[in-house]
Amino acid sequence: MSQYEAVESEKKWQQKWKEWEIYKFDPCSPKPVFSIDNPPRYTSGSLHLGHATGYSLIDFAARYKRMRGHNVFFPLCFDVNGTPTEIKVEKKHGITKLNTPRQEYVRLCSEFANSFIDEMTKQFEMLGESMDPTIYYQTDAPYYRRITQITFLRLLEKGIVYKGTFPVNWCPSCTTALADAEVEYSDNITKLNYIKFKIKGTDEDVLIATTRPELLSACQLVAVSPEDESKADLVGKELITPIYGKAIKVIADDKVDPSYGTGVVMICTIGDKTDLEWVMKYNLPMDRAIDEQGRLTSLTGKYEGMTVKEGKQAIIEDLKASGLLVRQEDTKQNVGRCWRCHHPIEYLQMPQWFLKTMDYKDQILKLADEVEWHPGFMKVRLQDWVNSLQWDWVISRQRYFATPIPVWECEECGKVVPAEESQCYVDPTVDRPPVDECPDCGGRLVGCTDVFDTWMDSSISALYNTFWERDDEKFKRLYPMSMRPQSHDIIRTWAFYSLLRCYLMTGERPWDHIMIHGFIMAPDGTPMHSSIGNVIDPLPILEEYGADAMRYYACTCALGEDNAFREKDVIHGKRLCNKLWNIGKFTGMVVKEKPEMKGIQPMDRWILSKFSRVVRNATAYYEAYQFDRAMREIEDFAWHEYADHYLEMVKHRTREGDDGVRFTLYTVTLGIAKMLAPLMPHVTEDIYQENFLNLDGARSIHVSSWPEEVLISEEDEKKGDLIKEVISSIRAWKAEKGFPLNREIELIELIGPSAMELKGYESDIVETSRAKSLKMVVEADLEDEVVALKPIKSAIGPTFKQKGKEIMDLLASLDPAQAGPAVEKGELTLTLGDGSSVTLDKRYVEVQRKLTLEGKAVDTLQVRDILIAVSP
RNA sequence: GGGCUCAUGGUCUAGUGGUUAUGACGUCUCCCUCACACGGAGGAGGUCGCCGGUUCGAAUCCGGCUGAGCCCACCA
Repeated sequence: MSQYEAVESEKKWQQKWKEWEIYKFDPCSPKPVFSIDNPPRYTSGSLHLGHATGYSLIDFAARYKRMRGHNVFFPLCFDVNGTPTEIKVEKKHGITKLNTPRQEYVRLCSEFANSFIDEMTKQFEMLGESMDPTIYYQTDAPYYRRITQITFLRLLEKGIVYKGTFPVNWCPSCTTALADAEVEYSDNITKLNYIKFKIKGTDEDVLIATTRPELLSACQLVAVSPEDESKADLVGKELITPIYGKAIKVIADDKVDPSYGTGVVMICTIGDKTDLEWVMKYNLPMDRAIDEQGRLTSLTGKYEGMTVKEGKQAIIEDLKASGLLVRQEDTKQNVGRCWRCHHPIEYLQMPQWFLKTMDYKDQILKLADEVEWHPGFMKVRLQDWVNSLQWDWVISRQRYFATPIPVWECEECGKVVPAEESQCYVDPTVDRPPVDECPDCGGRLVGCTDVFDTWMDSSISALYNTFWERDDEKFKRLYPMSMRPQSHDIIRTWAFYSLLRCYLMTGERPWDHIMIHGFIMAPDGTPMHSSIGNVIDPLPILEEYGADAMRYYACTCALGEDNAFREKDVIHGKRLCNKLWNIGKFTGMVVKEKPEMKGIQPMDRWILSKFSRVVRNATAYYEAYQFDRAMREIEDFAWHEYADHYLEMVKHRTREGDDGVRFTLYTVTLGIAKMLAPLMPHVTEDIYQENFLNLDGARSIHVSSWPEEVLISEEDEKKGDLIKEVISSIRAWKAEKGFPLNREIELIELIGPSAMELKGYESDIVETSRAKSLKMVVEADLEDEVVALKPIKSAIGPTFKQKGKEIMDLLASLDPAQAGPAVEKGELTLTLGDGSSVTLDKRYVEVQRKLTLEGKAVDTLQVRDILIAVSP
């Protein structure tokens, strides 16, 4: 068998890992803890490629830290609350929250969401994710919701959460309040309607442009710009609204753009965010033209009961018929929409629960500075969001499938009676209040029917993970967590709310590091959306190429950047697996017992030094969460230095009892496998188990020790590189001549002073290039000629600065045959335009030679300053 | 409108001041050499988006422009 069978092997090791429980977090271990505030995966069905990539990136960090001797906390977890599930369940069963009893509705949602958990867990396993099921949690479980409720009760006691009646974002389709973070915007073309308003007490008209004529009945005020002289006489007058005949005052306000529409704005309760500002500023009455379900109210008269869309159409028809609609034109509009159902949002004033955010902006920014961001530029996103906040966070939702708000309210006086902490988890729509009646007025207590925004749950994952309120000792040891991984789209939600909530409960940051990964795009670079139908399912990829190949793709994605899916990289990953596996096999054939470091030869020192450098660099990349760089560093070395050159050069040594080559093969192959183990856990485990198990001693490569530097020697690397280049040039020469690479050649002669430095490497050159004999000489018996002088810019520039260009121009004009020997003796003196002179030697100029001789059939090759004569 | 990221051979990509710009895929030639043909050796293929500036020297630093993606704001 000469092929690595990925799919088969992966299944085998996944099964073993499960048996061995190698991912288990040990709360009693003295080892340092590395804890990951893993994103609880939303139970919306199977994973798509973006999730697979994201979780792989997290797993890289987890596995790396485990091998560095950390006690890794990496929980398997799921997020089960919320609207997305509700929407899917409503579609599936054809229900709404209005026509289904609450408990039944919740049961259906819970059943639906939980039905995915087993399958999703299996998918994580197939990807090789090293999440620990012994510290499992899901956000809808009583043990988790209990913590959410307790944090709320504490904040309520401190006055940080409060109930208030303010206009909020409202989704008429989901019939619930939404936080600003849950509103997304999309471009839209709509009609701008020019409508005649009568000026009260005259026959004159004023034209007002509006996109929302259906709100005419809730028109409270008309505004013009104070800059606009042509409208100045209107200020202070009253206008009469069409259809409703209501008298409306005209005022001047800075916010009005005199050039848009007619420069006259009608302010309604409430059309958009600017209306909202005006409502606050002028303290306008909160007449409602639209109800919770997005239908027009009785305020609109005969339009009552119509949807916003129908009402708009009807009122436009009526205005047209009575000649009040002068004209319509298209206008671009950015409509706020519900993040999940995409229905346009309205602003409605409703009693809601709020959590104070405006008071804590500075603290959040300070906390954000304490956390180390990977990559650093992502911190700006959070800062921008915090600075742009204008309202407190609406935390109540008029939905069912989420954590209930643990309060009861008095029917008579409205007094709020919170649950006792000991009662939590509690559902006030089912459970009894802590007291039988209102302590103030004796009225009946009614359970709160609102639930929390689901970010109330997920924003305390760091508290839940660290046993906050469950085990003080563990909490002290585990908080703050080491790292929060997440994608950039939820910086303004998950990252922000987590910082806020954890700060409010502990006064400290929730984590030391935050790692932000980008999005995976479709192959053409457009975002994946189920509505476009370009979502990529990772399962067929896993089945065809294996998880390690898929993970190889994942680690070519630099942190924080969006990446189009490149199947080619997956295929390449599969090839790399095969290459590594064969390197392992080759090593296993040679190395049968654990070798000691002895009998090391020059080329061994060369590769060991390069290897040690790779250990150093790759480790630094891992520490900085730069997995793409770590992979490149290790792969380049493993494939194109170690396999292509070192292994080829030492094959002739493996037959004899050569200690040096055994030690080197053992050290480097094992080291490569270990360094790649976090990224490609299956194939590296296979290599380990097959070739190193009894030699290295750990049960699994994933709990083995990280490789160490053996030696670093610039001298050995330089010489080895030179040998490599000599051998390569001979190979290239064979290829050019059309010879097979294993063809024997008569003679290789290395000519030049530098050639003498290669003493000790003769056998490597001879064996690898199949030469019958090899000579090294300082001066050739043959005639040679200098053919070119090459300025070494990196030496000339820093030394001669602005004279550099002139020197290089002069060099180019010289006759190489004459100037070459002068350079070699260090006697080439040039006179510059300003009368000064400079002397150049080999540090500044490379002398290129060519053999010219008659008679003998010899080809010449040049490697740096060594001339190679080859006799076929 | 603001912010962030990006622009490099046909495609994807590395590269934050210094010899001839990296690698992969594809393509062409050669080689089944006893770890690997999912391999190896070699070749062809690039005005490093455009315009200025700084510098002895710019793919790299600065400014402007063009285009793409993401985030945010937003006009009734």
